[in-house]
This record gives sequence, C-alpha cells and structure tokens, in this order.
Amino acid sequence: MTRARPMRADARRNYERLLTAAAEAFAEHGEGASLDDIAKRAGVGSGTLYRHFPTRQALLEAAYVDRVEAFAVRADELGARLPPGEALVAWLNELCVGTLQVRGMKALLGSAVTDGAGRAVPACATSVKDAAARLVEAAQREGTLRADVEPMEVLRLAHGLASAAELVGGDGGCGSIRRYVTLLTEGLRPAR
Amino acid sequence: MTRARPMRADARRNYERLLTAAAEAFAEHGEGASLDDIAKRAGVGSGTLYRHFPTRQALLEAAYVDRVEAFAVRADELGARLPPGEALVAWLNELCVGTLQVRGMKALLGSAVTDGAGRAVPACATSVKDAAARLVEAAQREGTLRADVEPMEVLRLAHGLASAAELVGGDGGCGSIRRYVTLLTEGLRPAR
DNA sequence: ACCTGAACACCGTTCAAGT
DNA sequence: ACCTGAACACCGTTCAAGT
Repeated sequence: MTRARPMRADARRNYERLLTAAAEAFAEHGEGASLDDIAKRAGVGSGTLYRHFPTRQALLEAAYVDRVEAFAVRADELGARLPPGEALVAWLNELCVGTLQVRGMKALLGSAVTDGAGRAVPACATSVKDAAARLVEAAQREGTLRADVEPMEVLRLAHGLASAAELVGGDGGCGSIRRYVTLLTEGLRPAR
Repeated sequence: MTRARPMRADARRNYERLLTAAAEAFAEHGEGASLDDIAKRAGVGSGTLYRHFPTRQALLEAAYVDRVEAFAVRADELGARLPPGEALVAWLNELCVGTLQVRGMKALLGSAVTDGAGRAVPACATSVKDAAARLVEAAQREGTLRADVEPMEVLRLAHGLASAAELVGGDGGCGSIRRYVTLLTEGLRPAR
C-alpha cells in the first residue's frame, strides 16, 4: 500500500469537487460522460482532472468505491440473516439491480472481474470478490450450490445476467433480474 | 417492404465499397470503428456514408447481415441433425462463440433482442428470433426445456453469457462459453 | 440523383506557463 | 507542488457547391 502523504489544501478540495461532479455526470450520462464537462462542473482545469485521475476508470472507481464496498457489506449482512443458498441468491439479485440502477456501475464491476492481461483491475475489486467467495463457499458447504463453481464465475455470470436484463425495455431491466437469476439458479432444464 | 428502385451505378459501387471497408474496420477496431476512416478506406466522401447508412447501427447491420442470417440457417441444420434439446444447446454455443469472434457482433445481436421504446431493431433480428423460436419450441415439446421460457429470454441470456465469457482473458472468452452455457442449462444447484 | 469535402461542434490528452 | 487553459489531434455530422 502506498501511504498517501496528505494533499495540499487546494488539491484536496479539487479532488473532492471532482468526485462530486463525476458522480453527478456519470449518473446523468453513464460511463461515457464527458471528462471535460466533469472538470468544468468541478470548476477545475482539465489538467487537474488528469493529475488526480489518470484514466476514466480511475475516476469512475473513485466516484463509486463507497457503493461497491456497500455490496460487500451487504453480502455479509445477508449471509448472517439467511441460509447460505438463499443469501447468495438474494445477494445476486441486489448486485444485479444495483449494477443496472447506478449508471456506469456495470462497466466498473465488469472491469473488476476481468482478467485480461493488460487490464487495470480496480482496487475495490478485492472486497467484492472476497464477499462473493464467502457466500459461495458457505452455500457449497451447505450443499445448495454446485461444488465446482468458482466465486469469479458467479460474479461474471451476474454481470452477464445484468447485461441480459438490460436488453429488456421499461425500467432498465431491473424488473427482469429476479427472473433471470432464477433461471440461472434452477437451470433451463424442466423442473422434475 | 419498401421496394428498392435500382441504384445509380456509382451509388451502387460506393455502397459496396462502404460495406467492404466497414467489415474490415469493424473487424479491426470493433463496433466503435471510426466512420470517417471507413469512408476514407472506401474512397468516398463522408457525406456519402451518411447518405447510405444514416446511423452506425445501420452500417453495422448491413455489413453483417450475411453472418446473422447464417446463424439462423445453422439453427435449422442443427435442429435437423440433433435431438431438440441438444440442438438448442449446440446452437447457443455457436451463437455465443460467433458473438465473441466477430467484433461488433455482440452489439448488433444485442440491439436485435432489445425492446426499448425508442430503439431501432435491425431487420435481420427477425430471422434470428424465428430460428430461436423453432429450437425453443421443439425442445419444449420434447420436454428437455422449461415450458415457461420464451425464445427472446433465451436469446437475451445468450447475450448475457457472451458478456460474461468476454470478461475472461485469453482467447476473448470463447474457451469459457461451453462452461457458461452448461451452467445455465443445468443450473447452479448441485446435480442430484 | 448522387457525390464531395470543408465547416462546425465536441471530446480526450498534453504541456508550457503561472502561482 | 499544484493548477490553468490553450493547443493539438481526432471524431461525428451537416450542408453548400459541384457533376
């Protein structure tokens, strides 16, 4: 961990402003929001944005860390309250809905579970992965989840379900999430 | 159907050139390939590109119609050769692999199964949907597919699986497709 | 009827000059 | 040490002028 030396007062202020402006802009225009516009909203030169956040993804991550961490916390809450199998399903539902409700979140979580060679994995990825691992392993011990699935697979499939639900018109797909999670859980084979 | 009056010779030539150039560019740079670059490759003014293809999606579709139709044909081939349930699974595998192998195809097929209010549905969507419907219904009659799933759901889920597999590094996800299709087919519950 | 390409607006990124 | 904003390269889109 690089220990952050405290920032100069104006730098810290600009940093905060950029985060606020970014959260607004991403919410309005999604992942592709104009960086120039974000700098303008923050009342900051565009160079300052690049100084603090060298890539779009770095900014996206910084703006959404809290929400991502909240997913991890939520996993443990559900894990404490429900039987493991139910907890996992409930969490997947919430994760997918959150993915679709917060614009730009899908891209961020997607990059968190990507393992391409040259890709930058956001720092917040670890907490989600660990949270998923705890739920997955508990459900497997309970015997309600296939023993051969890995936490990363589950997270990638969740990303896939969100992508699938996104194609449904109306409320941006949130209404279809439950259905798709059920289909994945139970499988496409007929119930016996 | 709008009956197309034959194009002027130069128009037809430009149209063809644009399609070739577009196929090349999309293959190299994916869905977001520069339109200006495509016009340049085709040796055509940028206005001409817009005349023939008012939107990026229109161009993408025109460049890939043949491949999309091939998916539909392939569905019937598999349907004739295999038991319905197996045919569906085999087709989903091929569909997902094709989605990932041909750059830009995922976006095109995605828009084909989207039913957002203002979205333009590509014309080639019908043949894929019909093909999927034939496989789905046959498998349901056979009893190897849940009776309550609709063809569109299956297509959207296939899109989702492709998105999930895409997150795996290496060969662009093709190697993971079979696994993900299996997980969807059998479900995440343990085998009994 | 169709084509061309300049013109415009917009965006990402860099960097010299400033404090 | 950090900020600013002009400068550059690039892209999508339109449209007046041309054939």
